[in-house]
Amino acid sequence: MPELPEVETVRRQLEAALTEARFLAVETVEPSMIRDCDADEVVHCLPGKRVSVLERLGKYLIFRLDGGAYLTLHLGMTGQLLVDPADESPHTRFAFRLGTKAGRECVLVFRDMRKFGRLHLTQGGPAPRLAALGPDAWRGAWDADYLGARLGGRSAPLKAFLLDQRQLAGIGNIYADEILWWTELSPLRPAGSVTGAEVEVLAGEIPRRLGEGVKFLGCSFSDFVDVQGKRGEFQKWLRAYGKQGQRCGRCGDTFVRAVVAGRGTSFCPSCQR
DNA sequence: CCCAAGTCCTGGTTGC
DNA sequence: TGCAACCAGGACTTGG
Repeated sequence: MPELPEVETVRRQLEAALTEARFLAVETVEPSMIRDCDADEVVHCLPGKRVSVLERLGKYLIFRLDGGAYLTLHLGMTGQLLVDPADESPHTRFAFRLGTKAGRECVLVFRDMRKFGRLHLTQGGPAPRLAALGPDAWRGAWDADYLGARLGGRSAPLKAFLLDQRQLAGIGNIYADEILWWTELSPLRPAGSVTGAEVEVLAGEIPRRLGEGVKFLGCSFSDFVDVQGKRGEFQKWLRAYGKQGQRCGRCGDTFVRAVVAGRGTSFCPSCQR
């Protein structure tokens, strides 16, 4: 699942490959995955536009284009962005031909088995729904005071809070389980029950775990690959996600599985309180 | 048939 | 009572 570190890995690679590249042609579109405009606009408005900046907010990739246009992409659950893929795929949803700064042509392919991914083409700013997102969980301007204020008074489970993109943007199911293990907090704790000292720990561990994910080029637990089709390394460093039935690396007790916020959740019932 | 899961949407509940 | 905030759960999607 592409979460913040996976999207950042892709962003960095695309930034190197596509900054100042120009869209030449749209070769494939999947209309059902388009929002804020229709397929005709993507086909007709994108060619000729040059990529000026590649940004990221949470799990969203933002291509800032010439003339105030923005291309916003979300990889959903199984989305992949590949540059000049060697193989064919039945799950290619979008394909764009670009001319790079170096004068070469390349193809940017958006594959997505599940079609949970989204493409938005807008004018004057990125996709409107980004306005509802909280600050970037890794690099955003937020601190323990912000976190404590947002946690306060909530009865929903702490894990549901971490997954709520309106609070902090970028945490998904894998990193939520990892952050909770490292903080020794139970995913089931009511968000509002987290104490001041625990908020401080959480505020440190959130960017730390996401930063580890970025350092190891993302987590390829299942589908994630980078723009060259290579897997990340972070899955080797997982301590909690997917570990139900296995022993906790800290206390030796057995991880249990629960469903929290509709998501499979693995945690140590002894040391996560 | 169930499971995986990110986001949107809906409908019900809570609390001021 | 009214209203907004909050919260749970379903829909979407397709391959294992």
